[in-house]
Formats: sequence, C-alpha cells, structure tokens
Amino acid sequence: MEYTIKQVAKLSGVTQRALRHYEQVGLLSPRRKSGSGYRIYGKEDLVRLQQILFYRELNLGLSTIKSICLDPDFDLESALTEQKRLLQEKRDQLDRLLLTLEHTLQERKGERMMTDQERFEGFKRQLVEENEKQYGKEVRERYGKETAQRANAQMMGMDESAYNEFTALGEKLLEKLSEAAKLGDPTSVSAMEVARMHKRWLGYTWGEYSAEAHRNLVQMYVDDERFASYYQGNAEFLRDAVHHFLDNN
Amino acid sequence: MEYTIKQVAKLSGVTQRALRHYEQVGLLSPRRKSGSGYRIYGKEDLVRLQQILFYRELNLGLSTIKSICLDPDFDLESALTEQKRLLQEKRDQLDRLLLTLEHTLQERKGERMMTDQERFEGFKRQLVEENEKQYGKEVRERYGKETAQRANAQMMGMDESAYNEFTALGEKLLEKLSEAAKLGDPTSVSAMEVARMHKRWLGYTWGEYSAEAHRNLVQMYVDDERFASYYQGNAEFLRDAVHHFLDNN
DNA sequence: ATACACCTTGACGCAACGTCAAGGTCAACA
DNA sequence: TGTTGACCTTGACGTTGCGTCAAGGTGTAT
Repeated sequence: MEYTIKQVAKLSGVTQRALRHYEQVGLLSPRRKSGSGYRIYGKEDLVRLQQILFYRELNLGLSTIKSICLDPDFDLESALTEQKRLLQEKRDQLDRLLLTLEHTLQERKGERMMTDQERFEGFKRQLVEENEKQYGKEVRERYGKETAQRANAQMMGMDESAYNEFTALGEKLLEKLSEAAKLGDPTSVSAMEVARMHKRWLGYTWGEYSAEAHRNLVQMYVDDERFASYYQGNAEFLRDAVHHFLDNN
Repeated sequence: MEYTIKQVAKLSGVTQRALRHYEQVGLLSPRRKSGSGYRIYGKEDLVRLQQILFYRELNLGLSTIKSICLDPDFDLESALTEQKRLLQEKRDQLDRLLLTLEHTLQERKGERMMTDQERFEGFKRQLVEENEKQYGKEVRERYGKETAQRANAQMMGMDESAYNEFTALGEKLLEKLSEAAKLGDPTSVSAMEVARMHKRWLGYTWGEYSAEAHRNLVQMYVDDERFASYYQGNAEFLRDAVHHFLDNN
C-alpha cells in the first residue's frame, strides 16, 4: 500500500508542510519518490509517523525524536511501552492540574485558602519532567542497552552468535576509539580503522547502508549529549574520522 | 505581599524571560516598578499568571489569552469553570491516545490488526478542538454575555442601577457606532462622541483608565474575530475613531 | 488543448521564548 | 568606603516548528 503526501496528511492529521519539514530535518523520508519527484510513502512510514506524533505529544523536540528513532538500539516495542508510561504520567499531571483548578475555584468562593505555592502546583513539576525528557535519560536508563539491543537483534534476524559478534564489535570499537582519539589525528590510519569498524557495526542493524545516513549519525553523536557521553567525549573525533573515511571512500 | 521577578519565576516555574515577554505583549504587567525600574509583582499578578498558565496548557496563543483576559466581560469564576471543562476534555483525549497506543502494542505482538485510520485515532480529533479553542467560540457561547457581565458588575461593586446604566450605555454605543461608521469618517464629530462613549463605558469596569490600554483594546477589537463580529464590522472604524480621539486628547 | 487538482522547491514570516551582551542596583562585608 | 556578588534592567539576535505565499511542473479528464 502506497500513499501520496495528501493521503498521509489526511490520514494522520499532519499538514503536508509538516511532512515536508520532517523530511527536511531527516526525521521521516518517504520510502521512494516517483519519476517526477512526487513523494510516495509506505506503511513503514506511517508507523514512523505515529511514533513521531507520540513523542511530540510528550513535547520532545524534533531533533531529540530523530536521535531516538535513528539510534541503532531503537526498538519499537520498548518505545511504545515507554511512551505509554510517559503518557500516563502526563495524564496524572493533568489530574493534579485539575485539582489545583478545583482549589482555586473553592478559594474564589471563599471556601478555602491557598498558598502561593499551591496556586502553581501541577505546573512546576512539568518543567522537571520536560528536562528529563529532553535528554531522554529516563528513556535510556529504564531499559539497559542490553534489553533493547537484544530485541533489536532478534528483529533483524540475528542468531546468538551474530549477536555476540555484534556486541563484541561494539566494545572493541569503544576501545579502539579512545586509543585513536588519544593520538589526536582523525585522519590517522588507526582512526580510519575505527571508522571502518563503525560502519561494520552499523551493518548489523542497518538493513541497507548509506554514506549520508552514516554522516548524519556521527554528527548526531556530537549534537546529542547522550551519545556524546556514551562515546566518552570522543564523539567529535569519531565524526571527523568517519567523515574523512567517507570522503576518501 | 510583593515579589521580585525572580521570586515569581521560582514560585510559578515560569522563566524570567517569559515574564518579561508577557509584559512586552501586554499580557501581564507587574503592579508597579520600583524607583530603579525593578519589576514588582503583587498577588493579583499571581492570579493572572495562573490564568495564563491554565490557558497555555490548553494551547491557546498569547494573543488569544490576552483578549480573553482584557475583555470587559471577563469573569474569573466562569473562566475557571470553563478551563476545568476543557482540561477534562484534554484528559479524555489523552485517554484515547493511550488506547491507540495500547492497540499498537497489541498489533506489534500480533494480537490485533489495525487500519491506517486507527493508527492515528486520538491525534486527529485534537486538531478540530484546537481550532475551536483558537477562536474561543465555545468559551463565549457557553455563557451568554449576561451572566458574565452581571458577575463582573457585582465584583466591581456596581449596584442594580449602575449595572443598568452600564448595559444601556453599551447598547447605545453599538447604535451610535454603526451610525457614525456609515458616514465613513472616523475623525468626524459623531465619531469622537462614540469614542468618548466607549471610554465612559470602559470606566464602569476598568478601575483605572489608561490611554495606552484603551488603544490596545480597540486594536484588539480589530485583530480578534470575536470582537470584530461583535462590533458588526465596525471594529476598524472604532479603532480609528478612538485613536484619533486620544491623539487630540 | 485546456482545465483542474495535484505535486514540487524555495523563501520569507511568525510565535514564544532562549541566550547572550552591556550595564545599572543593592545589601553585605572588609 | 570601596568592592564583591547576586540581583535587576533593556536591547538584540537566534531557534524551533511549522504557516503561508509564489512560481512552476504533472497527470488525467473532458
């Protein structure tokens, strides 16, 4: 089943402009384009769009959503479970707000006194949550990499040994990266080795490989704090190395 | 009890920048400024801020909130009741979303099939609601002017006869306005009379009068559809008349 | 062949702030 | 009395997530 942009817009309630915008920022690209350049979306794109909307409902920024969805550890089922928890939290929050409102009404009628703090109960908590969400710490910490990775591996049809290779490669990558980074030259031979390893590592989860996506991903490692810290401050080095690697094919 | 901007920010969870912004757009001005220009907020300002936050939670734009709060017919108690209803609606919406999420999870586990429409149930309804809210039709229609006006009058300490004068003046204003508008000249003598009447009319509800607020208000009559229609297409004329009136003191 | 609804890519606009920058204020403490 | 340090001020430019044209290509139906 394929859909034009108008059909997707009508189906999802998202405007055409928004869909184009999502493509521009690399968040949701149609599965293909017609001969004359028309966008053609597929079922997978609808699933992705739904994900985007759920996250947006939780007030995540598009760039944050992007990094979540492009993360090799992304697993739809864990994501849905997490979204459920967060949406429930949001609903509870709304309930607190309604309580505050009720109190304010009572105060108005002279049936109750309110302190200044009480007047803003239900608004403030939100801010803390938003911050936590922005950096997605909760999302990450709640499921150790292990679970999500395994789920993902299964979905990609890896067997136990392939999975072990995958994780081993991931660890080795981290090692080699910090070694190479110490030398400081992202064009060095060892840096190129790291870049090649990274590409191989992505191969385990990335059905099809594209240099552009690879470039974007490592750029994201730099932009997104979570990745940056996962790569222990070597995200920039990794980016430069991979870019240089890809430049020289 | 008075508060500096920092205290208000801490109390409410709103940033200082946002508070300054609210002042800039004429939404929330501190009750006074200290000798050295420091913003000093009072209890009334906190109540107003709470109102703003409730409306923001409902995704109303600042300009819409402004017109609601500056409306001579604004009544806190009706507003709170209405907010309660809308927030409850929003919570129900969240529940629908959670249902969709649950269905998607089940689909993932192969326990259920989903149509494309179902996948976006709970998102789309939102759009319609947002539109209705934007123009605040519900908010207005739910309480005829009568109720709110009476409540407001009571709060301002008007007695029955003052209230009658107030409403009579309001009606006469509409009449004279449309008469004057027919002539087309907003600087005419009859236009100036209308402007003076409008000022007098505001006097009933405005505690203290300020020319700037008056200018803003009539500008809003033009910008906001609801007022524009209340003044039967003569909002622009009224604005020009009042501005000219104020220019010539 | 022309009408019509659809699509494309710019490019500018806008709301609601975030984020400096440059400088004034004020209570406290040496 | 001078000097921190925390607070405040007013610009002014930046960012996000689109909305809203504008100018033009596409596709099918009559």
